[in-house]
Amino acid sequence: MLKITRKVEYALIALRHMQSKDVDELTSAKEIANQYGIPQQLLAKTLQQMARDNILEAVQGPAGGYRILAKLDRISLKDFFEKLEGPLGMMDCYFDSDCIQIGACNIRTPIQRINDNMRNMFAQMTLQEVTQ
Amino acid sequence: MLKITRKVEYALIALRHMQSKDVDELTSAKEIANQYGIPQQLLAKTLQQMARDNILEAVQGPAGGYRILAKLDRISLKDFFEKLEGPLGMMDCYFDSDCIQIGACNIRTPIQRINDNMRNMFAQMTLQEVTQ
DNA sequence: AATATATACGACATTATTAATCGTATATAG
DNA sequence: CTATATACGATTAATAATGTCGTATATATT
Repeated sequence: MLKITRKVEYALIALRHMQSKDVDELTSAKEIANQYGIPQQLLAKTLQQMARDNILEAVQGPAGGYRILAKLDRISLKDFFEKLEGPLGMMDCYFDSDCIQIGACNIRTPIQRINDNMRNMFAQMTLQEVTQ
Repeated sequence: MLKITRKVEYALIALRHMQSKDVDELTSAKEIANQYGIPQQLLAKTLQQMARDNILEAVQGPAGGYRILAKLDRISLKDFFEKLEGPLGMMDCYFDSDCIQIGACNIRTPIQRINDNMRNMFAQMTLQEVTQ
C-alpha cells in the first residue's frame, strides 16, 4: 500500500533525464525507454499525457520528441500526481462517497485528517526537487 | 495509488470501536463486522494479526472476543502500518533492490527522499490520534 | 459430557487494479 | 516516397488486493 505507480515512476525518470539536457533539446520516447529499460509504448503514453497537461511539448515526425515546457519548480508533487493519476485519496470516500456504510463509518473524519496531512506534504514539494 | 488497504481500514474501524468501550470489555469480530458491514472472516484475520502483534488481546470461547492491549498513544502510524502491511516504501526498491535497472535508474535517491518524508510524517502521528 | 460459539489459520477463489501490448492514424524530415 | 516519430483507443496480461472455505482449537453454558 501507499505506492506510486510505474506511470508516475516513468514520468519522473523521463523528466529527470530531460532536465540533464539543454532546454530546447528533444528526447524521444525510444531513447528513454532503451536507456532505462522501460516499455516504450507505455512510456510514450505517459509522455503524451504530460504533453496534454502542458508539462512537456511534443514535436512530431522523425527527429521529433519531447522537451520540458513547464516550470518544474512551479508544479507541486501533489498537482503532478493528480494530473497523472487523478485525485489523491488514501480512502475512496475522501472524494467520492457512494460507500453504503458511510453513515456507520467511524473513521472517515480521522482518515481525512491523515489524508490532509499527506496532501499537504506533497503540496509543499515541487517537481523540481525530485528531478533536479 | 497511495491508498491504504481495507485491512488497515478495518483495523482502524475496529480499534476505534473498541476504544469507545470500557477497557476490559470484549468485542467479537461478529459484532464489528455486523455493525460496519465488513466481511467477518476477513476482519477476524486482521484482529488475529493485531493480537499476534500485541496490539489486542484475544479471549477464546463463547463470550470471547478482543480487547485493546497496547497503549495506542505509544504506537506510531508508521509502525502500525508496517506491522499490518510490511515495510512502507513508495517504490519497491526502497527496501529490496533486485531491480535490474538499479544502476541506470536516475530517480532512486530523489524518490527515497520523498519516501523518507512520508515515513517521517507517519512516524509522528500516533494510533491514538486516529482512533480517539 | 454434549453443544454452541468464539478465536486461529492455512489454502483457495475471486475481483480489481496496474501494467503492457496491439493496431491504426497522423505528422514530417530527408 | 519512405522511414521514424508522436497520438491514442482497445485489448490483453500480470499482479495485488479482497474475500471465502474448511478445519482445528478453546471454553462457557446446559
